[in-house]
Amino acid sequence: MGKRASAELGTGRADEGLGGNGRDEAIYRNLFVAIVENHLAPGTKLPEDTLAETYGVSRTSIRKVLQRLAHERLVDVRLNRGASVAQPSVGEARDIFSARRIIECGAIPQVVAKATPAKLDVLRELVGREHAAQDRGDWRESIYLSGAFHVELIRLSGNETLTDFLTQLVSRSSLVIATYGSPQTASCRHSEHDDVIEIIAGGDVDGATRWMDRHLRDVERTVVLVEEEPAPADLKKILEEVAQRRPKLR
Amino acid sequence: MGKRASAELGTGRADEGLGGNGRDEAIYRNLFVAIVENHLAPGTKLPEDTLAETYGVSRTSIRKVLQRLAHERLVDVRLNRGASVAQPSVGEARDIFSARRIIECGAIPQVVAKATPAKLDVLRELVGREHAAQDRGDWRESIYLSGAFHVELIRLSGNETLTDFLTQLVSRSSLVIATYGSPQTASCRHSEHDDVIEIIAGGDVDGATRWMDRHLRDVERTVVLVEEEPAPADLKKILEEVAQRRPKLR
DNA sequence: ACTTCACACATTGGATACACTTTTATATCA
DNA sequence: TGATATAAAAGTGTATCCAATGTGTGAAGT
Repeated sequence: MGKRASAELGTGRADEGLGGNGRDEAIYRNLFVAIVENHLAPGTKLPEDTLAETYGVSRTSIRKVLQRLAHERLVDVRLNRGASVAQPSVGEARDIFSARRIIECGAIPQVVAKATPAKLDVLRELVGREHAAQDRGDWRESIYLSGAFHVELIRLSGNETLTDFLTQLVSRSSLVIATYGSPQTASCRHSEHDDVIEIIAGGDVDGATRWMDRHLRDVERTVVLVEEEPAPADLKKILEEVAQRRPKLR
Repeated sequence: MGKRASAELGTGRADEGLGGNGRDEAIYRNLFVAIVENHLAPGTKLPEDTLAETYGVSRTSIRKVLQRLAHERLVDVRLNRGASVAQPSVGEARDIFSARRIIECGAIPQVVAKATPAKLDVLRELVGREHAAQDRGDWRESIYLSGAFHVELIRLSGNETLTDFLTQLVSRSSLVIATYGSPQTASCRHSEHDDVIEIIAGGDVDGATRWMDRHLRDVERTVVLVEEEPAPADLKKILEEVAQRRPKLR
């Protein structure tokens, strides 16, 4: 496991101001990483008492953490049915990548304006760790660091609100990849991220924007979003139509 | 009070999938509107007991609602100190408007692509209600509807994720206006919103984008973001500096 | 043998109770 | 009078308890 001192996915401004003590935070973090790194597959049930005794706390604290994850759309919580790891629909997946293009491309001008050599070095170090993880075949760490790179890049814009949004989108992207993508093709191509750092260092706003747009479309292409959704809401209508066509079954 | 059947601020996709009972939802809604319409001033304490007996439920439910509002950054929750209506800092305010420009301008192409006469009529109806509220001097309703217009406009893009983000940004904008703006100048100029509908109806992507950018800068200009933050951390330093200049007061 | 109903089990939702922290009020002393 | 320490209060954090809901199994009836 690599160190994650400089850049932690999901440890943004979102922590402050919402009253979490250290223990809750640790539980949240643990679950967050487990979901984002795909140790817990989408759809996995998350029973409250199991988690409660796992972490040695009462269900009250667990419920708080689950609600937070639910609000970040990493888990689904249905009434009287408990929580499970979210399974983004195809439409949701498209929306997520579309939103990422808008936000990440839109923030590029400010990123370029505020980039300093020191900050770019932090990014380079992150890419270095990403490559190392990729070379050793640790695809979980690789995906995690790839996401962290995107978040840290936008963090350079200085806009914490936007960075929080992107953190959410990037985590959900991991779920999309886990649901619709093959693990191999999922992570960004080797040495992709290097390029954009130099483009930004050169102050080329348009170039960086174009790079980001193309890059995100490439990532989206690695997941298969062709199949249509089951559309559970239409189930009743469909069955009624079928009943119409075959009035008396027996 | 005007009807709000067609467009409700804060009633987006965010409700589904996070296990909200009807009663909780009503409480959330009530508090949400109270904050966004500025019936509760920024900084107002929100004690759990008070809210609990107000709505006739236990603190458990109240805490759930407060956590949700905290995650939407409409309330601040500090450890062992309870919740209070959020007071966006100047930096936060800038971030919010900057993020709005990126998201709302960035979504315009898809909005124009997906706009239909029927959907534009819904927007026109919303603007009509906004004007009515403005004419009768109901500035609370006016601000609310102005925000709803921006949200519904972006909803036309079909991107629910992005619409949820914008809903949050628009609600927080209301807090910014309540904190830093004068109520009169806060709402958009009369008949501003009419224009963009026609630009979109004409299919003019660039025009609509430019309109949105200018419009959001205008709105931002109606609030005063010049004063530096009180920075309570610097209080001690300030006092020490004063002490330096006037060593022995008595 | 298959369907249906009913009961038992498991799990979640909500309320109460208790422990701890922060804040305020009061009293004592300089 | 003013400041500080102590004690009471108000309020929050967590655990436990009970009720409500969903799920699964088994018995009874056709």
